[in-house]
Amino acid sequence: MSTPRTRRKDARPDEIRAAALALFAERGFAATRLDDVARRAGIAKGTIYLYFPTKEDLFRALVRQDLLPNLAALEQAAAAHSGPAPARLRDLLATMAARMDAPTAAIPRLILAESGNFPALARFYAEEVVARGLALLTRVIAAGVAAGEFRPIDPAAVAPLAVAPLVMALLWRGSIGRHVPATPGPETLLATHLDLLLRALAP
Amino acid sequence: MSTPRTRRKDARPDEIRAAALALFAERGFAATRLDDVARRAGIAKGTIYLYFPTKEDLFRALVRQDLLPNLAALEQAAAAHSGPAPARLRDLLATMAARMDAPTAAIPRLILAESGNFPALARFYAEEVVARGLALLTRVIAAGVAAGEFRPIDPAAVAPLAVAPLVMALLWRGSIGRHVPATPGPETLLATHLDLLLRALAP
Amino acid sequence: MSTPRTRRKDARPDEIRAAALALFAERGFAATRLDDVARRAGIAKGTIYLYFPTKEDLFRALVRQDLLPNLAALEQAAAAHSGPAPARLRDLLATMAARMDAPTAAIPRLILAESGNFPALARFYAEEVVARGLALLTRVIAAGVAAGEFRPIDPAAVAPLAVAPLVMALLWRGSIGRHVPATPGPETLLATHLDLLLRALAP
Amino acid sequence: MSTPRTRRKDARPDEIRAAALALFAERGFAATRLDDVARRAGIAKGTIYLYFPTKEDLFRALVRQDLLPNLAALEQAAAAHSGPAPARLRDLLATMAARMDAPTAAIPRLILAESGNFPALARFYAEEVVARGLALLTRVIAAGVAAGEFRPIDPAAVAPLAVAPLVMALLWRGSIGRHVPATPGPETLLATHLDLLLRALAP
DNA sequence: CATGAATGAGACTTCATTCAT
DNA sequence: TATGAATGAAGTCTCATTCAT
Repeated sequence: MSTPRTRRKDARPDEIRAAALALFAERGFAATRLDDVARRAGIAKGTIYLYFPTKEDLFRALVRQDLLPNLAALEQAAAAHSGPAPARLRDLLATMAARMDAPTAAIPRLILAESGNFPALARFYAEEVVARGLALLTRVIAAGVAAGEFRPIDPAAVAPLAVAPLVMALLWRGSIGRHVPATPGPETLLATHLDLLLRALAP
Repeated sequence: MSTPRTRRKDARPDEIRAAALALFAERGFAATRLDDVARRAGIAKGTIYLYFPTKEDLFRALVRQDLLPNLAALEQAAAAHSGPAPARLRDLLATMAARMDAPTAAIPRLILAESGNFPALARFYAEEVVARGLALLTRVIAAGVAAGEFRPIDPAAVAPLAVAPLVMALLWRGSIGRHVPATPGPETLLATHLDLLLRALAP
Repeated sequence: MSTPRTRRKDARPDEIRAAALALFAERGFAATRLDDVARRAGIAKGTIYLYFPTKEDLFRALVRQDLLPNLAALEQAAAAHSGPAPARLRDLLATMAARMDAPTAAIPRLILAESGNFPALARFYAEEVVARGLALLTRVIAAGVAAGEFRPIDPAAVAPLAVAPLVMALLWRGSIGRHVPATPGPETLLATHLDLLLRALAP
Repeated sequence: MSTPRTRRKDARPDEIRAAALALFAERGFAATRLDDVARRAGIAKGTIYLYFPTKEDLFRALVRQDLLPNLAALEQAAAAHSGPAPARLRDLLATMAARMDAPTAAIPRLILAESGNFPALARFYAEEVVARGLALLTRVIAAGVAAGEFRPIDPAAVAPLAVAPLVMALLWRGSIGRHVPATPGPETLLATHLDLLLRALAP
């Protein structure tokens, strides 16, 4: 009654996933009631079961469907870039940082929290998201090393260090950071990080 | 009737907290049943309630009592050190990394997961643990800057970057890392991190 | 799956209250399990919570909703009556006595028993039921005094004395009386009571 | 530790019964925890079990031991009296009314409340207390009838009517009356009651 | 005798899931 | 498809009762 009547049936699952994600992000998986998900999605509770057989399946669908597009976009952006490696690295991290307030930013934290109860999901995330993301970074760094723009160093060892501050900021903002006043903000963090990182990698 | 009634009266709360921490770490707060906590602690379910009025209180007690000693130890170790700043920084991070497998290492992840449901705990952690930890690092870096061992740079901006990889490794090992085979291990990570960081800070 | 899901949706709360009243009357509030209430109402335990947030709320709803209609009926009957005061008094008490076996007759006893735990309910009963009931009687007696049918006497002082035997019989029948064989029965009691009362009030 | 050290061991059960009675009177049987009884009696919880095998047994002991002395005293007082029947009746009811604030005054209400769960106690009370009390009154009234001081009437039918207002006041004071402001007080009630009753019985 | 820590059955309450409409 | 009333398994918490000291 509240949502527009021009609701395409196909949008239902998306709306449900979006509602679930918002609530999972706020309270966690277990503390979120399907009743609340339904209310937020503007539908009846039973309707959820027309699209997702189980609360756990809803969570799984959410992770699998809402996460990969993000990464794919990132990969395409990186592939399209053909400048010098330092600039590419800078752009890549900046793009990541820019996504920090998207709803999907809550997913990594949810996986951290629930990996004990969803091992398959943990593996999926490790292989399909983390590994691919690191590979992406690794390629850029390796290219820089090959081009002599970075000093000789193991690119695979550097990649996780390059994202670590972003990951930390991401997790913080969605959790503890919501309950403490200030917090510097990720731009400052990113600027300092790039300053240090590029200097550390300089030949 | 089968197990002895009185064992180590004073140790009870500690045993309960330890059992709860282990299970919370594995499954999360909500998915852990007090029945299981009791069984793991070798006591009856009702006994928990002699020491903790509520499951939530047990969680709170756990966080507050098991976390600060760690940090205090770190602070003392840092205070006792009086070498050159780079060495002190190296030691500090190494000490942190060495604690990564302690049971209490799961607490930060639990707080990330439950901060939405325990805002006071989130604030406590931010102020009593994170702020103090960052202050510790900031002091060491500032000392290095003052002594000309590090180039002029805002120490407070560098501190979070210095711990980020350790935090990330900590979270990873307790969650996703438990479900994927290899993962390099924190020694390599730390070595590369220190290599980069100290080079980035060199005058 | 065995019993029909939807029966008489609107009747549900009434059925639940009726079942609860019967069991509370038999065993008291605390000794009655919601499981039993559900079984007696022919529903599942959880269904109760669709209509009453708490066991205590069920009790409160029961008292408040099932008691006032009784009194209202009494007040209307009294208002409709326009004969001489002695006859009106006789009718009023007879009508009260006739309700002694209704399920709601257990409510006063429950309130006596639980007033310590439900002070608000005690006040509600005192003000909305007892005070109104006594006012009703007082009006009838006062009318008799004014008409010279009764001797001059404080009507408000007589009213409680006029109901006391009925109240006593009511409480007795629902409690101790269920466990001892004979007991005269309220008709005899009422007859003697009216004989004494009307003689005592005669001018 | 708080009670005087000159505590005779024999007083223990009495103290326990007194503590239990006070709490049962306030909250009812079920809502009273033995922990609280112990605390009020100034002893440890386990100690109760040295004297009473069960919470129910404590309740039973309480009723049986604390009630009969009251009645016995009443019977002796009545037997000692040898004046005219109206005066004896007046004294008898006045004596009853005077006991209305004794701790044991709560017992009848408890029996009303719990008779469903303690049928044997209900029978005990009916036979040993109510029946004897009514017999006492009946004898006095019968004597009055025989002496021509009262008009010819069935004494057994009058007896319950003679106590009803006292019983009602007793129950009220211990329950609802605790939660509403004024309430006239039993002296007025008794005065009016005796006025009516003696006039109704006059030859 | 007395204690009070410990027990564990049992009650209330929640909520994922089902199903008649 | 969609609904939402109904279900019942499962979890938290209470408290009468026990027993080693």
